Amino acid sequence: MATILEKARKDPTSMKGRILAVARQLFGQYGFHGTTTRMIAREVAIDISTLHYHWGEKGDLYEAVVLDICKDLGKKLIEVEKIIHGMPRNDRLSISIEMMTDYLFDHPECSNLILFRYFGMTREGDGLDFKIPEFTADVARSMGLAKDKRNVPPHVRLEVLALMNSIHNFVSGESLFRPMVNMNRENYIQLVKQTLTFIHIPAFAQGSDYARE
Amino acid sequence: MATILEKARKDPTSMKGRILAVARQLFGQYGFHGTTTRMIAREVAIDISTLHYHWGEKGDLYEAVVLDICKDLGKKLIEVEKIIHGMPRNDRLSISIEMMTDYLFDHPECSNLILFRYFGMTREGDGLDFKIPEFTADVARSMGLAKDKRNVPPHVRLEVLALMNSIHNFVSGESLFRPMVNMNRENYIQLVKQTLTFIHIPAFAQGSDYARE
DNA sequence: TGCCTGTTCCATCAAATGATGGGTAAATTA
DNA sequence: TAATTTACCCATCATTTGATGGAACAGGCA
Repeated sequence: MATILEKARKDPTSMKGRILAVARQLFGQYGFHGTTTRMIAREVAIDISTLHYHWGEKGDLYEAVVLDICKDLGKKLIEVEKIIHGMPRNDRLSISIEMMTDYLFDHPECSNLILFRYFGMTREGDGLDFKIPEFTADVARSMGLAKDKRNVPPHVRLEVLALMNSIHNFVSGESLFRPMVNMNRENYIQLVKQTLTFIHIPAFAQGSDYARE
Repeated sequence: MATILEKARKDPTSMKGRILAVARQLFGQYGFHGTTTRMIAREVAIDISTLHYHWGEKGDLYEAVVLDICKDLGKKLIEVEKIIHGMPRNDRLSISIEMMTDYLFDHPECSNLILFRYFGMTREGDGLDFKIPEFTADVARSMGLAKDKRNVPPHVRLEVLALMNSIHNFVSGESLFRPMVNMNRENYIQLVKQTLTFIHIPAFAQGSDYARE
């Protein structure tokens, strides 16, 4: 089962993979209730029953999409961690911001879907609230803000959340925020990185002092 | 027309006001497509046709809710501005954070709905994308980060957005983030305020130097 | 060739959803 | 009091939506 899903995930030319890719986009744009199975099928140019044949019911497809995105995000975080490993703290931070921001602007449906899950609810209640991995502790450790991921102080957790959510916000809200600063995409992305660095580096640098008490 | 709406908005005992209040909650929790007119009617304990009688079609009610919330938010911002007027910059900032955070934790549907509008889309496209007021420039000016609201530098706009969105994130994501730090509501709110202050005060203080160039 | 398996579409269903017309009773006005 | 307006509910409609059964079709394999 894991192998089949893995294969479909990797192969964007297979029908299953194509459906998943389109579902990512649409669920990201319109949310769970805002996306209909017919919208997805139409976009893939297949019949609805074909969609059900591959992925089962709507909630299952949605779950697959969310887990798919979490997996991508987890891999990206590991990739970033390998690169920044051993660097001074400020470099670790700014490079992490730079890389994650670039990645998410390339895959905005990730930010969209994560924000949807964070701040929205589904009518089905807990039916769709399957467990999704939680990264804050890992991020905190890889930033050197905690010795091990078991023991991360609360204020550090919130700081990491603030940073990660800020990235998601700027990525996901580009269509609203970019007109506010009247920039093209490239410059907007650049300014977002600068702003995030500008805001969070001093905070974390300052935090490194009193976090040791 | 404006007077009627105004009256309904103020009077939470009138049928129109009760519907609006419930619609705020539900649209905030489930978003536009996730909320059905029947859910709202059931919660108010009235018939669906009564709802249509008072507010017209679903999109109209949603628009009324969003405008209602923006109005509340605008009033709150003005109230805050009056209090912090003339204070030193750091006090202005920390008091603003404190007051807005308290207010939004008391009215989480505001944060919910704003995030929904920022990061989600509606199938009806531009039909529901009516104009909503934009506060970043006003906030920037009242913080003393810009001389007038006509001329706010782009990086300041993004900093203000980052701060405001961060508050919304922590309010709206309480059900997910609070368990991460394992706190009761009161302590969580306190920690959120500390964290936001801790992150943004140094940034803005630093910004005051090079923003003058 | 004939059979099986996997993949796709067509036709269709039941439930949910947004919306409306008409009736009714209370409140308001003349 | 009679007429009119306001506020509300019941019954119902048309459309959308999630979902399924069964037929068609292609490719591998005996």
